[in-house]
Amino acid sequence: MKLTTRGRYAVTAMLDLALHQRTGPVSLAEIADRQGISLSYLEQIFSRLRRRDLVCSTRGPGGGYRLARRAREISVADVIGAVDEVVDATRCGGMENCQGEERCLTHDLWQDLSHQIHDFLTGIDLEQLVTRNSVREVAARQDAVVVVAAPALQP
Amino acid sequence: MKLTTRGRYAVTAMLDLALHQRTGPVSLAEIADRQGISLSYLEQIFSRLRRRDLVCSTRGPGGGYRLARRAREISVADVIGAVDEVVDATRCGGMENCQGEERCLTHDLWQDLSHQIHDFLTGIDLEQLVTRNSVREVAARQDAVVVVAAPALQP
DNA sequence: CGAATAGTTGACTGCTTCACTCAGGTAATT
DNA sequence: AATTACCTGAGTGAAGCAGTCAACTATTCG
Repeated sequence: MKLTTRGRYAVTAMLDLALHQRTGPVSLAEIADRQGISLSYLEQIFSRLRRRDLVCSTRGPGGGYRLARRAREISVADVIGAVDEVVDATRCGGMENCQGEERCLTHDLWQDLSHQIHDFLTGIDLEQLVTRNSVREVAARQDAVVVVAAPALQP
Repeated sequence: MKLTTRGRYAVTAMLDLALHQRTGPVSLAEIADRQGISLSYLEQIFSRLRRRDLVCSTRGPGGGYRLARRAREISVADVIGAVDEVVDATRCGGMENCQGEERCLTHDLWQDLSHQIHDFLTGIDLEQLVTRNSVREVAARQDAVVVVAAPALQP
């Protein structure tokens, strides 16, 4: 089915970006901290997001990532598609060679399911997610933790 | 995401059963032949289908499997659930411990997706599949091959 | 300038799980 | 008794995921 931790991480990270980019570029280290994702793994993921022009980056101190388009114009399907290959439920990947050279008995069923999933994920963009209550709550909790942790750097 | 070849095979085999059980129990060897699935693998799959009371069996010569309920009363979700564990898109499997002990930022999104998929698969039963044109066509092709192959046994 | 920050890339690895096989059963029919 | 067919568990190769490591390059700031 191809919906992996990598895909979920990517969406989570993009959402974090959408939530925090107002104050300038967001570094991967911040995202890694807030979302509990390995920094190295995030780098790998953002490399793919960048290739698909979903994010753009600035290097050096104070640098980081930014969404390449408005949150409204990035769907969840875009993000997952960038890091996980196509979300597809058929075995043949849309080809019709599931049984020998022909379609298998259930080819159409899996194709319908694929469309169902794709439509659902295409219909949700980052902006919609940002305004969700469930997201706002979790985001507030995460930001609170950061505020508490920051002063600890200067004992 | 948990939608594997095993799940697809299971649905295909159950559909084959629904299509052919009118003339008595269907042996796994027949299904294996018609659908191009390994016999040993089918045995493993049907062991699970049996535990969930989706099929019943008769042993000995002329034996085989039969649907335990009417085709109308078996959904695709039932079949996949029997062999592939739950179809679930969240990482935590419905628990809310995706980030430490708390929900992660995108928990609700994956839960919604899970429901979407589950509803779709629950809404389709074997009877509906049997009457689909795309299924009838493939089934006709497969049965034709068997008819041609049979006389070859007596040269 | 040079030191620190932060992105960029590629190679590498442990581990899980899937897909499938094999061997050795038991039960029912002819 | 021989055959058919279900039944079960152990075992295995390959693939791919999740994540690490190391060695870059580019940019900013003091």
